[in-house]
Amino acid sequence: MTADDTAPRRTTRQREAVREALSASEEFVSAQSLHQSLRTGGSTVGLATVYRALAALAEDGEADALQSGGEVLYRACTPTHHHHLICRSCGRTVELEAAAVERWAGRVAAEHGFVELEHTVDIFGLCAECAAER
Amino acid sequence: MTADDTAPRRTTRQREAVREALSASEEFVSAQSLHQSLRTGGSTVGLATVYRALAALAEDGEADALQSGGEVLYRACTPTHHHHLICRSCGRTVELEAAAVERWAGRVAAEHGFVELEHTVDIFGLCAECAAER
DNA sequence: ACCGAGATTGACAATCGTTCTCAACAAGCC
DNA sequence: GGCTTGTTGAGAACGATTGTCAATCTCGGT
Repeated sequence: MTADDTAPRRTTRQREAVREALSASEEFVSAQSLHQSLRTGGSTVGLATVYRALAALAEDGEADALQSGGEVLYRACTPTHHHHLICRSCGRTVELEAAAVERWAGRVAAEHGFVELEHTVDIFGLCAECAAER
Repeated sequence: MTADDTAPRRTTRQREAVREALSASEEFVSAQSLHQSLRTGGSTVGLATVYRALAALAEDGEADALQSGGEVLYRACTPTHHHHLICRSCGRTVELEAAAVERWAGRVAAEHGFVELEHTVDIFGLCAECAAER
């Protein structure tokens, strides 16, 4: 079963459009809002296509996905593994490199005999500016 | 408005039932399945009530909530702050104390001027047993 | 123990994000 | 150019969660 599930991924106008729209966004966006943007921008992509394209992008490591309040948010990302510091109010995002945390995760998991790890480490908060507005 | 939103939380038969059912479960469960269990167990609680009770429990820190595959899972937890190491296959859960990670999170967030932190640190993997079965 | 105010409940409708279906379409390969 | 087959788009379908609202139950006061 580990056979070649050769992903015959074709490059289409729609997929490129989604990729670009995602890169253009500085912060996490939902599939829905990305679809809106594309429509507003003149494209005619379907909602389902946006969902599929985003899922593919995330699978290929070209985008990060995180769940927040019932919906999945996507954001173009650097290919290296990293985590996020996100402002709850304005959405500003900071990518974090956390070798120390990676090591910690690997160590505690190993202590309990776990393998094939995968983890989510996201920090939410209020950025300086948004905090000042309170 | 930051006034005392005194939670006039009344203790009712249903809420207690949910609390018990949750404590009885060793692993993360969805509101839906918990509702099933309760019904099967003879209780007549409504689905909406289970949702409300779980939300209240999570808010009071008596339960941990985490999103997994489109749904929210709950689990009774120790009152101290902690994180989880979860087996993707059998659902086994290990509570982790991670002072080091807490400090790290606080530090990097502070470096970027973030306040009012809140974070999710969950590690998924395969426990020793499940891994052996491959 | 009895009352009354108001929080809580439960059945069902409504919502919302996401996935599925399927005929029409287009990328890549000969 | 033609063929094969992944891809698209519109709308239906779906599943989880939340809202609605009259009936019910808790709890503080008496």
